[in-house]
Amino acid sequence: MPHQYEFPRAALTVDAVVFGFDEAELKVLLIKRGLAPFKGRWALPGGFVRVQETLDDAVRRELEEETGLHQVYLEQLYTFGEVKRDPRERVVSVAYYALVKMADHSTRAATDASDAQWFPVAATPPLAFDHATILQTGLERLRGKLRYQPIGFELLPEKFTLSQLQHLYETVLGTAIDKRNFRKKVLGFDLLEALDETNRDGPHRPAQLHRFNPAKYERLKKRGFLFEL
Amino acid sequence: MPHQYEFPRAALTVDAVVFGFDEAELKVLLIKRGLAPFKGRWALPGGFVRVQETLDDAVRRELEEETGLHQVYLEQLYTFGEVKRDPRERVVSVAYYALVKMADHSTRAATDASDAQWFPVAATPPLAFDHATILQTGLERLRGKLRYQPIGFELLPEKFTLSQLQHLYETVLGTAIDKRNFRKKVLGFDLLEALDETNRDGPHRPAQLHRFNPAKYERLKKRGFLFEL
DNA sequence: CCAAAAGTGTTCAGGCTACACCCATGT
DNA sequence: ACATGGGTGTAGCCTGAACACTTTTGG
Repeated sequence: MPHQYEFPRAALTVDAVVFGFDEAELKVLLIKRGLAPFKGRWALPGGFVRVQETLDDAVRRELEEETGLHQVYLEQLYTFGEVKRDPRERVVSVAYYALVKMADHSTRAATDASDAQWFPVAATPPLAFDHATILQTGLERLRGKLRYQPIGFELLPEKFTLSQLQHLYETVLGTAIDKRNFRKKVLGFDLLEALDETNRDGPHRPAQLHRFNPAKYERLKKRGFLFEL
Repeated sequence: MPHQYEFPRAALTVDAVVFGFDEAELKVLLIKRGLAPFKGRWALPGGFVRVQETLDDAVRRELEEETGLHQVYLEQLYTFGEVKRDPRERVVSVAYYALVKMADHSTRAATDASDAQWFPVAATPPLAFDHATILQTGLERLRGKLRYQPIGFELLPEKFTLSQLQHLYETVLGTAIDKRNFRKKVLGFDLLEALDETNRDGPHRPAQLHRFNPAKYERLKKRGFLFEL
């Protein structure tokens, strides 16, 4: 039996800007829409919020359903409420952004010929609804946060080299960084554990692998420590 | 005639954390609820979003209706979507925070014996719903933003002294600041115009009045300038 | 042995911190 | 005259920026 309300209500959705990094470029995960409106267009993963689930639950469910991703870093981004953003009816969308370790997670996007696919952020196809705006907002937020919170690690494999980390920063922030200064500063935080492992991946000296220690960061944060790059 | 939907929908509200500063304390504007639930309790101003208005429009309308405030600095804060945050039914609330020049605006809270009233942020009464959480979130955001964006001026009168500005920073951030260093830095930004006026308000030397120049800030921001205190 | 990325210290300049006294006014 | 907040300069320290060569490996 249909539900009745005295006044018309906006519908509520969640959408996620899922970022990944593949050692060369920043990428975003998009879904090809199977239904109208914007049928056949690419869009951010997302969908309607059920009446008995929190917003966070809704994003996680949609991500799992549409992309196979789970246990990713998630943070609320902004809520988009323009009246005409959905041509059908009034739809308010709570946008999140997610950071994914592309190398570790084997997303559905990689495996089958599905309707989920990674695109370079710098070269996305036209997007449905106002998703280009949402993506842009997510990108700005990522750039802002990367500088003063240790979230870059969420885009790298569990074990990574300092060069990988530096390339990530250079790519996302769009600036060149001095190698020696970068290492000095990052290691100075004492948040990385140097492992007894190296990666051997080419005709050059192997690089020492490191791992981020989140527990240590939490402890330092409570003492008023500030991460900043 | 009532509206029908195939699935039950969450209701959508907006709430605003309205901050003011009265030269001594940081304050927040609260409304005494006239209706159940939480009848008689204090709550953040806010209300239901109409199906034909944007979220921003909804906050501004509610602020005007409930507190008489208009033309305040407004920014979206966070969207709260816990399932049980409203005991009646599922209600998702998009929270905003607002900064008000208490001295300039004569709010309804000041004038009549209304149900709107300013409280010190440090000593609020028990709040309805999850509004204590929202207030806390707003406070953290204000503290964060104050340091790297010139929004403190939104809490001061159009013309203010450097001491007023410093006291604002000290109060909100909860730290003592060296007078000479503060003035050097603030004036160094070249965003304040010294006026040919002083305020005379006690048995001591009158202070020079200043005015913030937003246009200048916009110009500098485009050139990659960073405000930071 | 050559190409390619990893790794490593020092110097300099500019910004931040700490700090103490005189000034203008009202009572 | 005194109490009260307004206003001002400098010196040491520390942090951030610039900068070049050696090391280790694969081919």
